[in-house]
Amino acid sequence: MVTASRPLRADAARNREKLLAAAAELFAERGLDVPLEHIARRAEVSIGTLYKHFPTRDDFVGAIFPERLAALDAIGEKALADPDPWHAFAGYLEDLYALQAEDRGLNDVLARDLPNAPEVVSACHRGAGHAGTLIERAVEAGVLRADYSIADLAALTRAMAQVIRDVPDGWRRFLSIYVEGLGARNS
Amino acid sequence: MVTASRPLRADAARNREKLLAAAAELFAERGLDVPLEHIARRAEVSIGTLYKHFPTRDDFVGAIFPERLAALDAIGEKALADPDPWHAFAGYLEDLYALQAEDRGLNDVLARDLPNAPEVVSACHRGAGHAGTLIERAVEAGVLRADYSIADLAALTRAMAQVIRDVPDGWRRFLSIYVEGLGARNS
DNA sequence: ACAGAATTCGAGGGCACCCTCGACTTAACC
DNA sequence: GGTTAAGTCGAGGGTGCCCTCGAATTCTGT
Repeated sequence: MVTASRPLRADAARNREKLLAAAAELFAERGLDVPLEHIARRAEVSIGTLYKHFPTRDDFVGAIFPERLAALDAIGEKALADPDPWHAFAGYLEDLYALQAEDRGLNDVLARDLPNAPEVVSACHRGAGHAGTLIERAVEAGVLRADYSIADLAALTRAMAQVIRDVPDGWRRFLSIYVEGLGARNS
Repeated sequence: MVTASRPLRADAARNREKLLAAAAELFAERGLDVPLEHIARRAEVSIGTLYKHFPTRDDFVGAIFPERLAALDAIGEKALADPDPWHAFAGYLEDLYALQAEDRGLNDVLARDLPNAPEVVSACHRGAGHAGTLIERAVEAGVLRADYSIADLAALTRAMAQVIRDVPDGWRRFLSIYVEGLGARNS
């Protein structure tokens, strides 16, 4: 049901783009909670116009993040292509959080009780699928603790979101401890 | 410089107590950000009265949390009394986060860039002192990874705060993974 | 009981954000 | 160029929270 209504008028299309660009910038810089008024201001467009194009914050989210979430698919597939189950899984974590650390908005999207934009929800499910497979593989290979589950990864993701917010450069360190554990190195 | 000014008038003292009780409840239930108006309402006192007694949110924090933070000292000392350096450290973590999980407000206090109440700050420093000693001991005994530092524990604490907020019952699981690492059990 | 000081009250001003709506402007098509 | 639907604008109303201040009340000591 893609209502392909009239094409947008030229000025309207232009404004739409300006809004999208402004929103993308501000989401990335400041997170998902930037006031819509700021977006309008940065786009040099009135608040009324903003609401005309994107009646809801989620409309912005739905318009902006699918593209970013493609990157998530990409790292999922990259990892699935890796024949070493442990390396695949560990690499996936690195890539995932690197992605999150780059974009405050994405960090919010992945941490939060999901935004309502359906495109985003399905992308997250796809991501969870990849991750689930990576976990299974690693468990079966006997290199990942047998009780590890996707729920653990969800918890980790939210925890990482917090770490990234607090200490944008400290997440690798935190992650490596999580992966290796606290015990003195015995390898 | 304890200005021991006039003792409070009877009704004033009563209101002060009601405010404190209300604030303690609401902080614990809803976290540090409850609207001050809610506190006033629950205390059955007007907003003006609230401001008379506690001009600042930090005045509440400073009045309420030192008591709770005593528990922090307690678990620190309990752990220091444990002769097994690993058991002491691991037990400290358990106790610490159990404490945090019980009280949303405390969770906020420990996670947040410190509230400004000086009493609270010093209690945190004391806590950090205990923790530092526990870490050193465990490292020297060769049971804790040699590069572990108080900064790592601070990061963990914020991460745990997030986990506790998201899944109040999931924190033990998350912590045990952090402690043991992801590798298949090889013990 | 009464004066006077201490305390209480809550309306109200400020701010930041949300969202709407009718008057105005402009692109698009003839 | 003129018509008109589409788009833009921004003042303004709503909400929730912060904080203040003068009038009204209530304790306390004599």
